[in-house]
Amino acid sequence: MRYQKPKGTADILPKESKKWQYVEATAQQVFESYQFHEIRTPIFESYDVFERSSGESSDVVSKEMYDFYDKGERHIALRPEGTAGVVRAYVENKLFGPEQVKPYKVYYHGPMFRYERPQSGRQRQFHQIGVEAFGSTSPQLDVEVMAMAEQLLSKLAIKGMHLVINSLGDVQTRTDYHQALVDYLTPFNDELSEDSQRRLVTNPLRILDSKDKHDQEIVKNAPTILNFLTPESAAHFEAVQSGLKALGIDFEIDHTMVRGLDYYTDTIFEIMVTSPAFNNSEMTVIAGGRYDGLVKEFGGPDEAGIGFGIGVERLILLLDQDNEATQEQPLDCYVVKTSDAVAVPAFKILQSIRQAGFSADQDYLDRKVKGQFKNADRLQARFVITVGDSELAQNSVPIKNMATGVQVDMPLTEIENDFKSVIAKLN
RNA sequence: GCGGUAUUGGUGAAGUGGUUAACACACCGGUUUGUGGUACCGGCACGCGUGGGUUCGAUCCCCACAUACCGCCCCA
Repeated sequence: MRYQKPKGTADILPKESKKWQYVEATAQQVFESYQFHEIRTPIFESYDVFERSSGESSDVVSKEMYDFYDKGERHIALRPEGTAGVVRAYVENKLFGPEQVKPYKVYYHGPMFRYERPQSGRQRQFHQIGVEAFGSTSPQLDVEVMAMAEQLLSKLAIKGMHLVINSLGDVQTRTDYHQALVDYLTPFNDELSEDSQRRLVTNPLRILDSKDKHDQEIVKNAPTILNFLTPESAAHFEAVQSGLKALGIDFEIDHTMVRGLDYYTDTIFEIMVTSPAFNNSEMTVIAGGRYDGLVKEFGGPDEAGIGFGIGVERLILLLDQDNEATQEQPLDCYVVKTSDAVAVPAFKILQSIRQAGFSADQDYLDRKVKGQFKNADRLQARFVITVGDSELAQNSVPIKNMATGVQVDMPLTEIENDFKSVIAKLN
């Protein structure tokens, strides 16, 4: 085994690729119906773009960035997430300008990179489908984005999903809450797990979803961020909730839900799914939220933003295996050649069928007739045309319905000019 | 960055410090003449992740590295 793919990457082979196409096409369809349009931004950006958006202290920046210096000594990073690049593009292209309709709504899909140790369902190159909407602080927009996420999953026939929301409030909220949380937890310092003792200094919010049982006990009585929301943030969160209710979208509030990135404000949400594909444990498939300071952070106006990202690998694990849309398509017609002498006329027949819009194929390995039929069978060909000298002399070839075994002779002109009606006769 | 387990042909896998690395599936070919899905026959690892070492001799023992899976950290 001389060459192998880089650690943490995967080859998506044709069979699997069908599922990807299905997911991407469905997402496109749903998003477009909400007037979100596709944007394509570079897969790599200046390192600073991500450092700026994620916060210097975040792990994403400090150890997970897939970065390098190019031949021009530029510090480059493969994008670890989609939002930063889109925000950069939004500002750089001045999409905040008055000639644009607000909110400015876009979606994207593609590979993201994280330099980390691969493990259960995590790779160094993974894929996200994401959406972003700029230029409105309306809680209705929060509702729309969440509704759209749910609609996509429903359309993909994903079962067992539920929406979880929380609010991180504005800057004031976070400052106040951060202090309150540290004040509450510090007396328990000795009782906290080793990890959480460290988090108390680096990122106290993370202690809220510690896996340690005793930590969870302590956290149970910790102050909730929802009590620290400023009046504006509280009103926003209220409006989001009533908006969701009005649309009949079920949700639950988890005030311990946090984010690894620094840029989130106010509403954050996740859609979690319980599925046998994840050992019946809960897995987040979609995560998103507001980031009202980010556009300004990138040198644009003080404009709001909201978006979400979908982990495509995870999503694909949830797809119904029997879904027709992801099955391999059977071949319409296979052309069998009885000898090399008929190769040219047979190829012409083949091409005419393809040009009529049907899928068709032939043998390229000089297989015998029997072998060709075997291949036709493997390709699940619906019809097989056998081309031989004698048939050509009569301007007519046998076409066989593989399912019924019935074979009839058809005039060559009819096959080449009206394949559709030919197969209609055989069904 | 840390820890555990694993690595034999296209696939699933058995196997032993020492002649020809089992079996199955798949695939290819054949069972006389140009027609599939069954049956029968035959073929298919000069090689056991890579590189070192121990040994008279290693796929099987030791070390390092790579990769995969699982867990920690962290998580978009």
